[in-house]
Amino acid sequence: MKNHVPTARTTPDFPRPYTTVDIVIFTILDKALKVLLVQRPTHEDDPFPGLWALPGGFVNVELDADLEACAARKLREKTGVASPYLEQLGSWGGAARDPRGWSATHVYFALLPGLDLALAKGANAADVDWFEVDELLASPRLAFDHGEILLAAVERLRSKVEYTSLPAFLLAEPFTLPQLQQVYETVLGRSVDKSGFRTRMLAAQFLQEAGHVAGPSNRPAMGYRLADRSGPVVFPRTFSPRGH
Amino acid sequence: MKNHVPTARTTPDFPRPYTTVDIVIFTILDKALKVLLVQRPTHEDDPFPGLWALPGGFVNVELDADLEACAARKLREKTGVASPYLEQLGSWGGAARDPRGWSATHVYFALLPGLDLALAKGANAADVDWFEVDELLASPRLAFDHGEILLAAVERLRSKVEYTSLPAFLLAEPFTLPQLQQVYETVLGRSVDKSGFRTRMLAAQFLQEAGHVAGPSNRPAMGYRLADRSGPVVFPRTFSPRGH
DNA sequence: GTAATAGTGTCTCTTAGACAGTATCCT
DNA sequence: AGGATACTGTCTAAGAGACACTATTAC
Repeated sequence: MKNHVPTARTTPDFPRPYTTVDIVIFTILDKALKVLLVQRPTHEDDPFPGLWALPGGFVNVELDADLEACAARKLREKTGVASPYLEQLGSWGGAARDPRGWSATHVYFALLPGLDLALAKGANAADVDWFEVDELLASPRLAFDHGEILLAAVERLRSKVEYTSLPAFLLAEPFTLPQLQQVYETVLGRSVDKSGFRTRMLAAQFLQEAGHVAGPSNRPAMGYRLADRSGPVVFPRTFSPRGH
Repeated sequence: MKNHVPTARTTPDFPRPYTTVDIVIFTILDKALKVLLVQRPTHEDDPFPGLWALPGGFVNVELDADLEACAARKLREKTGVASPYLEQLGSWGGAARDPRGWSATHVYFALLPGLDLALAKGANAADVDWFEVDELLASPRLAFDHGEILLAAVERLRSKVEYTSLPAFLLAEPFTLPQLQQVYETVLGRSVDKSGFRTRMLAAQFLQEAGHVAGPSNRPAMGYRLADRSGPVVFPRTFSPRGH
């Protein structure tokens, strides 16, 4: 009943919202969970001038074959990293989130090994930096609805850490079990039992031995690689100190 | 480096992809998991004429405050149901999925009580119908990439059924525990132990007693309502016949 | 040797799964 | 009474959590 003209069928003339892609890039740095942010230009005509925001931007119809390719491109541009763990988080869209008009953003989240930090900072300018997640959540002052998006990303990450091998993607290979445990504890915000942790990880069959590795300790530990980098393994149970 | 004109900052002049919202609407009918599809117009200029597709369409910038409101509106238009369980599934976007050009769709999935079937069919025309999910997955012939989307939705649903109270949203209240178990078994495709099932459900504390109800059986069973319709409860463990 | 971290053994207690048994209703 | 379905009890075995113990290195 809205289409008076036949051509409206083939190429609808609705007003089109902006389409963007944003990425929540996590890493472990100084034993803390950090996220990569970029500073918005200070030009007055820009929305949220000077505020920090998630890296991202408009979909480029010519460059990007699909959404994931667009996310991968933006990630490469900001960090120089080509193939980290990349997962879709969800999408946020509405009339109010961007002062320029109705917009929808497709959000991905990525996990980077802590090592690539130097690489990441070197690749780009001074308007990019790592921020501690806990501090950001305590007092969120991000552009757009990025505070809300960051919260959703952290919740997804923390929740998945309870029952998957996701944290392994935050480490450079080869890594040791104590290192992996350290990452779990950092993300979860609590300590876990060593013995149970080891049994659990080895039982899940996602680690391949890669020879002994001299870590920060005295005794060298067994190094491991991921048997399958395409995604995490799901544990049959959740981590939990005595029931739930 | 691309913005020659200052005004490009405030209102970017990138070509904008189409923005749509699609919904995967599940229900239980005849002890089978079904999904609602609509038939595409047979006009030759339309993409995928005559094929069945997920209900959905373009975001209406004037009508829809945000994506979820848009999904709720489309769901209301197709089924007449106002407030079912509605959850975001993800987004699919790319140059190839719609012959009219680069498009991105935000997909939600909804769970409806089987009862509202008559309502749903009455509310709309003959180009809407329920399809058995298993048959669709066996030979998918849907418009756009909706086959892929449907698969993702079913996987999400089946996976969540293993460790959440989601199936309760597929039943009209009040419902009995045997009815709920029946739904679990239908979605999972296998039978579960009665005793363990009951213990599990009651321990999760999401059911409120609502008096005895005469079901299809001889002995009346206790009826239950959801204590909280805003979302499912997560169980600490997964359903599993002896290990995983 | 000592210190420090890597890795293992063992005990206990919870609880899921299996299945048998009891209760309550209808015809 | 008999049949059908709702609901409960019991047994067993697996596995998580807790913690003490041993092993291997650097100094």
